[in-house]
Amino acid sequence: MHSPKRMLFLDLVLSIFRLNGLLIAEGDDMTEALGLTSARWKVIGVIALSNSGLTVPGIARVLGQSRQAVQRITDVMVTDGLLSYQPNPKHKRSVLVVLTEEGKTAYKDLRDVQDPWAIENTEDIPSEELDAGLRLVRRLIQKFDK
Amino acid sequence: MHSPKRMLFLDLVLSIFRLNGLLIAEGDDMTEALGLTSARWKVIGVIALSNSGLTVPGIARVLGQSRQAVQRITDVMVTDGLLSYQPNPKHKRSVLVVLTEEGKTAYKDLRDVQDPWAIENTEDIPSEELDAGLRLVRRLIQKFDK
DNA sequence: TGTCAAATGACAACATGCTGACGTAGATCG
DNA sequence: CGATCTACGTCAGCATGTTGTCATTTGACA
Repeated sequence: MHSPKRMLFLDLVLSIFRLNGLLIAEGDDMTEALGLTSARWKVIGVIALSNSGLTVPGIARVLGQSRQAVQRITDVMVTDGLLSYQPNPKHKRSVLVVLTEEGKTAYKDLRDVQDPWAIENTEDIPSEELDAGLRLVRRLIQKFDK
Repeated sequence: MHSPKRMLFLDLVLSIFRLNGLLIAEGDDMTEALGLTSARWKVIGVIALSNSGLTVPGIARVLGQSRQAVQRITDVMVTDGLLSYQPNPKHKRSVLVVLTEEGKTAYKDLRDVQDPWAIENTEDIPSEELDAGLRLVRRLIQKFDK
């Protein structure tokens, strides 16, 4: 029997897949002119929100990704001059990832395109709905994030 | 200035990314014993819901993916015996993708694990919340799917 | 303090998505 | 009917994620 709730949930899951793909495409388009991609501004965003820098596995934990995936991105971004590795007083091998001046500029530019985008795409959606949606998503995240 | 709504929306976007990753991991774990992956049961599900078979670009349109990505998956699944290509009366080159007997069995097995999973993960969430969440996600999809 | 499990970096293999390019089949319209 | 535009299959290259393995460093605990 197809319980309505089951169908509802599977529908939601497939829609999340779909929205995820669209958001990545949006993010890539939006930041193309800045030389960023969605994978990169995720990393920049996480670092910018931390005060004293994060290690690569630390970024991975925040993003819920493997440390290897993050390592690859940060390596390229260091080569590109957006990030730099700094000695970590608390760990001999695991260095801290920090934004360079160029990286900070990129973060500022990112915000300059991201903010209007966010505002534009939510102007016809009440805050309460967004909030309820976020709460549901977080609830599901918690359920699956063991 | 960080408007609350803007922060809310960006938070929602990042949470969607996170949930997407977790759902793929869940889907892969759940169907591992069936020899499926999330990419494969997406395709199987779409074909199973169509009556007379779909073309590769048709599947891609339903899933919102590139036809090349779907083609690669279906090619492997034909090799594995889950799908087969059938002549398309309406098109000389673009064949129809249909489930083999093995593919139909896989779909049944898929449902057998997916249904309890869906029920288990929504038992403490009211249908109204799921429905509201789905409507929000769909609204965003429509916004970005030009 | 010595030992051992967990965390980390590094490298490799693989899955899944994208775009671009090319040639051909289909559909549309003068 | 013929020209042209679109859709499709195919191949290639690339980005981003995963897992697995191995050696080394950390850190915790007997």
